[in-house]
Amino acid sequence: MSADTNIRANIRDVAKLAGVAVKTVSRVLNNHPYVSAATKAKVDAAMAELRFSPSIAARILAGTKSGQVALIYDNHSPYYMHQIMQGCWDRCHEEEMRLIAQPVDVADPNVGEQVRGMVRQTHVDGAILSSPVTDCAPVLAALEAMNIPFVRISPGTNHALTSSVFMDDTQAADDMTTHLINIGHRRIAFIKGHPNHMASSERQAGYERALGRVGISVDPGLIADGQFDFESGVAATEKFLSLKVPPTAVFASNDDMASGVLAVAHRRGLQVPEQLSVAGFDDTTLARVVWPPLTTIRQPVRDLASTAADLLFGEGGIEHRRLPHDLVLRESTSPPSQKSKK
Amino acid sequence: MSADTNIRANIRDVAKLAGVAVKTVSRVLNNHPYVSAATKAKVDAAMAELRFSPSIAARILAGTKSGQVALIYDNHSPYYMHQIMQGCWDRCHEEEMRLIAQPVDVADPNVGEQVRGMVRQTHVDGAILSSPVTDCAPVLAALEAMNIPFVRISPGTNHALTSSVFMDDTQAADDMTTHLINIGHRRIAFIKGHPNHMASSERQAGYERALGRVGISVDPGLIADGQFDFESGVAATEKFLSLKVPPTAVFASNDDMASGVLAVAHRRGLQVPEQLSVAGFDDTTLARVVWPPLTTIRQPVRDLASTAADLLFGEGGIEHRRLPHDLVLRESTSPPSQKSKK
DNA sequence: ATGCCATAGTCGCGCGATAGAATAAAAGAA
DNA sequence: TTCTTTTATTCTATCGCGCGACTATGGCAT
Repeated sequence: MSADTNIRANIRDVAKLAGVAVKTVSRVLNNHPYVSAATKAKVDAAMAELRFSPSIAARILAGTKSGQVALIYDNHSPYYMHQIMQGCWDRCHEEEMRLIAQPVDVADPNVGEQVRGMVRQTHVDGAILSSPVTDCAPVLAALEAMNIPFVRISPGTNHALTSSVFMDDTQAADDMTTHLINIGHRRIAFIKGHPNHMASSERQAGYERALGRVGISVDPGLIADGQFDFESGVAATEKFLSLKVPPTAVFASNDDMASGVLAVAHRRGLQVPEQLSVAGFDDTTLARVVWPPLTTIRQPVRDLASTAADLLFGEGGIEHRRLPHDLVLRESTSPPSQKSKK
Repeated sequence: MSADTNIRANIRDVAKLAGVAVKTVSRVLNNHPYVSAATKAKVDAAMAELRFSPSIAARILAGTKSGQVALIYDNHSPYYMHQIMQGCWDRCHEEEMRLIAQPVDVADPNVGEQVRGMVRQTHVDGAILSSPVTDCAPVLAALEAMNIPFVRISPGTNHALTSSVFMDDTQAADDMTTHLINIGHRRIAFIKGHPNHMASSERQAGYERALGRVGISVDPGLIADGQFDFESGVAATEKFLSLKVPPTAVFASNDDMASGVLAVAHRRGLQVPEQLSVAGFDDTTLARVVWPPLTTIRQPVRDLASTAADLLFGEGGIEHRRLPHDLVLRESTSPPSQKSKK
């Protein structure tokens, strides 16, 4: 790989062609006051003719901002991340900011240093953190030490001095569980999310709260660990269906795991939802492409992301914004059949 | 958003702390010869102590290369892109190159200018193009005009003066079709891919070639348009199943569309694979999470991507590397039932 | 002694922009 | 007319680093 240095117009070329001073071009570029419309038009025309794009590198070095923001994530659900990225892109594009997507490993003891290095190298002037990076202490410490503003998407904790965007995971899980109870289920199993994600425990809390409200005691045998992936959904379901009295409904903490539940049900010849109701969480594309389509919680992922970018760009101070969720009823849930009811 | 300029160590601080000349630190940073191990160790220690990371911006401006490469894509299959990105990241990380993911819209008449601007701004010294950007003339022209080396992943055409990585789509589709024929199918429907992707026509060619070899004439009624998404799979299947003599198997050009086929089959109460065999293409995660798991063509997506990065970094000249595919047999295909056979 | 060469230092330009200071002309307000 | 505001210019320093050119050691083989 060998990049050629070639004819690239710089700000001086633009100034010469437009017949103005370099400083004036700089003013146009940075929307400074005291530039007449006529002059701005001349400069814009010259920039267009020369196909000029200011070098980010030079701006960073000379100025104080880079026009770049980082999206730091460690999430292995492609559908989810796809929506997060799109939301961020949309807003960044509007603001003419460049988005640098930065995957990390929150379990790596060096995450902090890696993020620090990334920021030092790229000079990003802000960051958006997606769960579970939102609760990764080394990363938070690094960003704070460098005084980089950042916004967190679906953080688990609130104590940081930064803005955040989130939904009420506890309430959403409560809603779903309540729905299952309302249509007649009593033995409702729950598959936990990845322990790194704080949302996991909130969803579990919502599940337990809903059960408690109607006096159903929480049965530890109906709760299984999960990692937010298909395989853990499969494993949990195998466990549930081997019980002497299996559940009539399984509520998985995300759609990927719910798909795993469906797979096991199909393999065992269980009719969904007649013999087993299945509920997911997130409403990613996946929820609509599996069979039957999943009853799930619609999480406004893309909005969460674009709102996060919004808060980052906004001048406002610290803000914590909650976005609404929806209970989406599809075909994977129904009242339990009489036979399986007690 | 207001980024603080704060105490960031620069190369001079490192030099002072290590007790060497700035030039020496620069030599260490750039792996220049004539630096003794002892000196390098001192410098490394100083860099670690100051948590120094060289500013990419300054390097770009001063030097001739940026250490950044762009991944330009316009693909709406999250699973596919997820793998592409991972493959690119892996290799870039090894080479200590920064990857800039750049989504574009190949249908936008301004793509060329957008890509040009991106390159001008970021000074990337190479690019990786993912289909269908690989065959987007304005983008290719822009990169060539700027003399930016690039590698194409799964391009449809060969005439460029650049390296590429791909698999034999025609042969793979032929393999799948032949498999379906071998297990007894005669009426095999085909769902085309997105017209922007050149692979779409190759897969169709493979399908037709396999049919032709055994003397089955191509029935236009058994071929439907598709866009590589779930919905177009649904639409195509509705059409096929409304025929007087419906097909016994449907071969979709990718897994997303195959999932759409499954959904329609389930809704109509058709047993898969007993009453309808379904085949996909790509072997994304999706193929394993739907029910029944899809028989599909395993495309080494991640390898394609990392190989592309390899070729970009490599000194070698133009190279066209073909990676092998596999026919993956799962549970969505079987011989046609006697009833539905002629 | 002589020369070679690996190692390290000194000096200074330049990459492409930002930004402050000083200046000044034109337009509008008092 | 005079004063102020708007608009634009020239000049220069600066950001962090790479790199070419040159010099200066000191160890080792000849």
